[in-house]
Amino acid sequence: MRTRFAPSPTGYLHIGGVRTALFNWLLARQSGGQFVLRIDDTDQQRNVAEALEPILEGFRWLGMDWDEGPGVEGPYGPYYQSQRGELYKAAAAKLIAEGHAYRDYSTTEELQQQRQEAEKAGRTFVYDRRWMAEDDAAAARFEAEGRTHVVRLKMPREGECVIQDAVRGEVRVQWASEQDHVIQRADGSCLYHLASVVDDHAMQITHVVRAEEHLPNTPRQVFIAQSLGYELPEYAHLPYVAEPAGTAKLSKRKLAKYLKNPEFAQLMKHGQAIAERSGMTVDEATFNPVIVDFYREVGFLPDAVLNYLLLLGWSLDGETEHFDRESMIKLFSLTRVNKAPASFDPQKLLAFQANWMQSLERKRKVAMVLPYLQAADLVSDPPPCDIADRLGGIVEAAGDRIKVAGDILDFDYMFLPADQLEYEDKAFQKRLVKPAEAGELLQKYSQTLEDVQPFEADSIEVGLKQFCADQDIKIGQIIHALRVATTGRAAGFGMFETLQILGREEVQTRIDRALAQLEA
RNA sequence: GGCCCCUUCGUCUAGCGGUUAGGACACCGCCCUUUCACGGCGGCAGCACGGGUUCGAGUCCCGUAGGGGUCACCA
Repeated sequence: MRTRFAPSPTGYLHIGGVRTALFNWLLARQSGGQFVLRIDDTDQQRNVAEALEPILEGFRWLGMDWDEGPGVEGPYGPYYQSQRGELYKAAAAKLIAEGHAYRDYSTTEELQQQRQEAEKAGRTFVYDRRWMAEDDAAAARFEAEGRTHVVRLKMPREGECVIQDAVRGEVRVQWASEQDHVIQRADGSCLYHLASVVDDHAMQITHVVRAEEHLPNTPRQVFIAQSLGYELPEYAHLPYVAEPAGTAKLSKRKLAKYLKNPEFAQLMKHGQAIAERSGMTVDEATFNPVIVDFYREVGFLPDAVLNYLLLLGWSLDGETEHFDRESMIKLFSLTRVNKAPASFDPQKLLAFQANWMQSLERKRKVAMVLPYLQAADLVSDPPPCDIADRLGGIVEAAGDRIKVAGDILDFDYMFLPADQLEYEDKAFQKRLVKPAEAGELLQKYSQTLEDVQPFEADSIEVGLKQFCADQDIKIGQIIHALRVATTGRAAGFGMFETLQILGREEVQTRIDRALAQLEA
């Protein structure tokens, strides 16, 4: 089984495209076949390399490796359509020679006029082939008038095209409803549909798995393939990924609209907050949840993104939700792909991410999180030698509060020097200012810290409880004040773990500073 | 507008003639708890509509409605 994904170099990798690529990749991997990346740049003139790089980078990040294509090449290269022009021209010439295509000398204006007339009269436009040249004599005659030609398919005008589609079953289209599509421009360059069919054949693609917007294009491709004597590939037209809370196709262009959706906006804000706090420079044009770069930059796990995308339009049994690479390769099948579009749900994606993050081993989490701290200047680069232990403790204590790696910045207060700690206003008022005894309690408690041996969560807890018993107070009367004093926040992970990680001295420093602040 | 595709909780989906229509996310309660999360338990909520076929239809057929895709010398 040989499958392909054929991106055009646009400078970004769309999340819907990833889903299509994923299905292709899975098919190739499970069958032991090849996954081919072919670059559709027949229309692009400049900076292909530059516009392609983010796409390849996306694939690398997701771990979807390609067997043939840019960088790896392979036996059916080149893999850039811009370099395969001669193949297409030869195919066009063959189609003409065998009467499946013709040179057409009409002008765009003439055709447009005919189209309009037809529309006015309420009938569907059928080109009368007035300027069709089927032999050189006719061609010479038209050329004498100073006309130039394109090459058009001589499409059948009766009968029907029956497409066997792996997800849709049989799709029937009347040939008569098809136009004589152009396959070669006046300048000799060839168009996508010809190129695509020629390449799929030349590259021995066995399964054409693509988004459903290509379904209406399929009859003309079938015609080309059959006229050229090719064996047809298996077709599978996937439903597209729809916009959040909507049914229209997800598009990069409609970002402003999606931002009106609260869940989408929340994901976007989440990402922006991370970008801002880390001081990372992000590309505004691509930093949004429609494009994969976003997920890499804020610290999603590729496995989580893939797992979510897999279930967007495919299911195993309606129960199983968790798929790692191995199991998705093993269990994926086109027969269980849905027909209806599935809308992109930011919350569910985040839920998958949270899930995958929970089961990630500590070491890997530490590694993921470190670059964000360094970008934010909270940890030096290279990091101090005790960083693994310290970060390990924090990551462990934070647990599932770190949903994406960038969330580590929620705990920036663990890294800040005491004098840079900022107190949340509301929390400071509620927990330190308002309860009259808070300051005094903290002061007394701080003194007992000397006796906590060792300075670890368990013994700290014992110490604090003893303190409460001695003072005849409930733990709630001091612990909130203690949290605000040492972290500046109303909420965070376990208090005792927090204190342990900060260390005795730092805790005392922070308490002193909070008390000073309270005086002022 | 022509052609084509699609239609089960708000969302992702299971279901392939007989089910109390199942699961997940989200949401709402309760429990756990030093906060915030996590977790546990429970709840809300769906077969677009109308005709057939059948003893019996979410499931099969035909319409209707709605949604969407596509109609380039773009890919």
